Parts: sequence; C-alpha cells; structure tokens
Amino acid sequence: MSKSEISPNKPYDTVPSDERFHLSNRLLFRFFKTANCMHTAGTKWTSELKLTSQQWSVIGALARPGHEEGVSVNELSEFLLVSRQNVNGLLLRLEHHGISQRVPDPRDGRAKLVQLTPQGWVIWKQLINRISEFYDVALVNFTTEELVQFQHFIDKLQRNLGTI
Amino acid sequence: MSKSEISPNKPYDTVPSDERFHLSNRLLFRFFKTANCMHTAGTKWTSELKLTSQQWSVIGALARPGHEEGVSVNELSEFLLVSRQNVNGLLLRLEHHGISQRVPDPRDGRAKLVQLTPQGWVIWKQLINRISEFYDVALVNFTTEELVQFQHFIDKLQRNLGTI
DNA sequence: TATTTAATGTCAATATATTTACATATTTTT
DNA sequence: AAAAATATGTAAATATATTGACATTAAATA
Repeated sequence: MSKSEISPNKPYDTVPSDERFHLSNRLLFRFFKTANCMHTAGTKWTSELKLTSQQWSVIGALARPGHEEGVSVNELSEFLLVSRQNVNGLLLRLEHHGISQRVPDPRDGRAKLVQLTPQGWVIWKQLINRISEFYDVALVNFTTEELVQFQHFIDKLQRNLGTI
Repeated sequence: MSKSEISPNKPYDTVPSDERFHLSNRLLFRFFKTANCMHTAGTKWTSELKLTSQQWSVIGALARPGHEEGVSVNELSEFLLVSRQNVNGLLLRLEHHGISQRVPDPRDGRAKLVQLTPQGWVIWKQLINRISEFYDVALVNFTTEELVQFQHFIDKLQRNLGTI
C-alpha cells in the first residue's frame, strides 16, 4: 500500500505525511523532551549539593579510574561530546565551588590537567550515591534485557547522527 | 548472587558499583549525549533556513492541524514541556524573523494567541521536508518494529522521570 | 460590588551549549 | 635556528533552558 495510492495529489516533496514520518517525528520529539526532563529532574535531585546534572558528568569524568591525576580540557570535551568552550564554562563554575582545579601538564606546556580537589573527591562520594538512587527511580520497571536493548537503540541513533 | 557476597567491604552507601548501576549510568549518560548531538545535528541540518531544532518544535506545534488560529504561551509551554519563560524567548526570536506573531485572545484578556504569520507558513512547508530528510538519516536502519519498541522505552523513562 | 485568588505573560539572573575568533605555546618544517 | 603549522585554552556573541519575581487581567468569593 504505497503512499501515492493513498493520496495521489500530495507528492513527497509537499506533504510527507506517511506513517514512517509520523512515527519518526513522535519518537525524536519525545526523545528531545525526555532528555530535557532528565536534565531538570536530575538537577532537582541533587539540588541540596548545588550540582546540576551536567556537572555530574564532568565530576564523573574526572573521577574515572585511571584518570585521577588529571584530564586535559580537550579530552573532557571529546569524552562528554560537548565543545571545549562549554567545558571551560562548566569548569569555571566547578572551580568557583572548589570542586576542581587546573594544574600545568608537566608533559605538555600548552595543556593543563583538570583534576578534582580533595573537597571534590568528598563531594563525588556523596554524589555517586545520590545518582545511583536517581537511576533506580528513572529506570525502575526496566529489566536488564530492556536496558541493553534500549541502549542498543540509543547507540544506533547516535551513530547515525554522527554521519551528519 | 547478591552484591554483599561479591564485595562485603563495600556497602551500598559507599560505592554502588554493581552491574545494574553501570548499565544505568552508561545508558542515561549516552541518552544525554545523544540528545545533545541531535540538537546540534538538527540545527546544522536546517542552517540554511536559520532555524534551530528547538525552533522546529515551536513552529511544528503552531502548525498542528486544529491549532492554526493560535495557541496560548501556556499551551505551548505544556506541549513542549519547557518553561513559559523559555517559550517566550523562543517566540521573541521567531517574531524577530517574521515567522510567528502574538495577537490578543478575544476570549481571554489575559492571554495572547501565538500563530504563524503567512511567511511562517511558507517556511513551515520548506521546513517539514527538510525535517523529514533528517529523520530518514537519523533513523535509517531502524525497522518500524524497532521504532515502536524504542519509543515505548522512551515513554517509560519519561513517565518515571515525571514522578520526581 | 469589593476583595481575594488564580492565570497569564514578561523581566532578570543564572547555567548550559554552540560557533567564530584569537592569543599563546608547542611541534614541524624549512 | 627561524618560520609555518598545529594544539590548546579563552573571549565574545548568540540560543536554549531554568527559577524567582512581578504586573496585569480574569475568575471566585465574601
């Protein structure tokens, strides 16, 4: 049952209103909205620590095993998939709260190593437990199999977007 | 195989490092990043129209069948799941480009009806085709069944977040 | 009818995110 | 060693998003 049979007067380049379009539209629109809700809910979840969900990501990236001695701004930018300039702004705010610091990279005079301060490590330990609770709420009623499947879809979408 | 059997010295409230946590962490982290990439890729996709992907949402909401005569800012805010203030900013930019306008609501002196201008309708017709191409790229290699399943997961996550 | 309550839109402050542009430091090349 | 190319970090302009505050209009209540 092709589209042209249904609406012969509406060619593809005028009104792409077939099922596939509506399905895609609904899916990606909700993906958008859900990501936004996740950010808002996450930020509310750790409001007592004065940390936004983006800041979770940065702190988590700095606390990764094997990266305790420091990470360059560029590495952070690539890991988080956001611009260097955005990372810089995030770091300025974290530094203002005494959570992270930048020290010169002994092996590259151009670069600086971003690392958690001792206070940052304390906050990380509180944060990771709070985040874990958040995950439990956000993903309650998902089986392990569903989580795997869900992530598989996200990764596929992400790869497709990477081609743009 | 409970966690306490694996690492008896690491109680839940210190290092929640079990499989479930890592799976959740990876999934939501990638969800975040993918949404961000989607915004960036989408905005690049319609850069020749000078429209960002958030503006797609607003224009699309104003072009919905049955809402051509206008929608209140509050309705827009609820539909898009973003704050009234954010909608206001988006509308200011759209109005600056002659795409939308606000007219007094004859049935409610407090409210204003947001509607597309004639030029806005012209742009919408160009936009919807470009968006359709974007969807095709973003969701290539997804079967219809997978799209349905994917959206089911997103909706479930969204509902869980709504409880926070 | 007068007062309170609620809905609506907007302003201001702040955080997140992008692109463009540029200064500085390090490599690489000549 | 000097010049060109590259990597890195920042600054500025703009868009998106939030919360808090507030003015105005409408609706509910006294």
